[in-house]
Amino acid sequence: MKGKSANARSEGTRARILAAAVEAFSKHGFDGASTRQIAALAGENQGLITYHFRNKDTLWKAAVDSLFGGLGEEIAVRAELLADADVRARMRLFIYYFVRYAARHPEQMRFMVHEGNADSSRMQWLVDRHLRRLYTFYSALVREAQQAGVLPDGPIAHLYYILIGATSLIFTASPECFRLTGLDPMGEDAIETHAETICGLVIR
Amino acid sequence: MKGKSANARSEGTRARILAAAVEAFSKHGFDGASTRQIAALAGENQGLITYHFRNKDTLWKAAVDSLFGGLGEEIAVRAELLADADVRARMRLFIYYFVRYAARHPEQMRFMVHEGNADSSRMQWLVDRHLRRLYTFYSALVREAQQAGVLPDGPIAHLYYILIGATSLIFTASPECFRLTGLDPMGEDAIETHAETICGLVIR
DNA sequence: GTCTATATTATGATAGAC
DNA sequence: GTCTATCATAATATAGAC
Repeated sequence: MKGKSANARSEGTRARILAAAVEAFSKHGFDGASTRQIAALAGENQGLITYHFRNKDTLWKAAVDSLFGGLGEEIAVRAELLADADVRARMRLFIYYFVRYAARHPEQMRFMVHEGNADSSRMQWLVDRHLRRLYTFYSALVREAQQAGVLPDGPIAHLYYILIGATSLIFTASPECFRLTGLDPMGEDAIETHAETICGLVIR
Repeated sequence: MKGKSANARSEGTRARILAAAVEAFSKHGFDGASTRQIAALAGENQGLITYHFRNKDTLWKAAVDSLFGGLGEEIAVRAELLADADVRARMRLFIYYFVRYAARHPEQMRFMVHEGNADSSRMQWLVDRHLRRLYTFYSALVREAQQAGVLPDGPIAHLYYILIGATSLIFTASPECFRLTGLDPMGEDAIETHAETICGLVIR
């Protein structure tokens, strides 16, 4: 048994390391991020990473769990709440929700792009553990929306990547966006505008 | 003066190193890619990187030039050729062209995501040297299309990132796409389908 | 649980032979 | 132009004191 205060302190360091890992891995990818850098960012000792997460690979998986876990859960919750609404309203809210999530977690797409380019074990793990659930939920909703004439016909897989890409890139590359266009996409107004623009394009 | 055959051989090694650098930097980012790895991928000696490109930073810029340079040039050429066509046709062709380019050069978006997340000097260099020109051309076309009622109204900057994201992600994460959906987005049919799906969404 | 010290390997860059 | 050898530094991971 662990002592209560030691346990609390331990949870704190673990959480700080995890948050730093999400930031570092998303910015620099698995190879580019170093455990030293992560420890420094977390304000903790490097040795503690080994203690709490065993090695770099396990730390990466824990970081992905903390980032994508919330998305999967919240989507399940929202699906419950909205079960009664009509398809158009649900589709609209799904997009709005997804845009807001992408804005709050721009790291998400970075993980996909970092890992999605090679048939690596990390990519397969990410797909099987987190993306599959999202895609299944999304597919059912889109199919229903298409049958109701709310979304234009088109292959589901293509629409999925169109939607994720359209939703996320502006936030994932937000400093680039600001330098290129003068728009800061992280502002509240910009986030709403982005969601509204996408809805205007895809929902009939 | 350099000897003719030595020069030709030199150009060959330079080109092979450059191609390997594009692949490695896009896969692993600037930090994650190593010069040793790039040399091995090119089938050349590590020392030759220093000889031909001085250091890692210069090699990265040369890699970006070779990747984005073609896009800027070809867009300028196409703009000439299509000057007479009506807006709808030009917009349509622009999207088709962009989708095909993204499919052939999925590395492009990886560079944006790798570098676009921080206000780094590399990101600024990429924007000022390559992205600005593309954005200017795109802005003029979209504004014209909106005035003609071909594109729905909406803020240009948002539409830009929606379009780039929608266009590129499926190819940039193609192994992920295949594992998740069973669709190989790199096939000829899939590329055309992707372009057609996007046109169906944005063009009125 | 936390921290310091260190073994081992990999990195970017350079010097110099050919 | 090409290649080998090497320097200085930074990386992951481990061992062990506290």
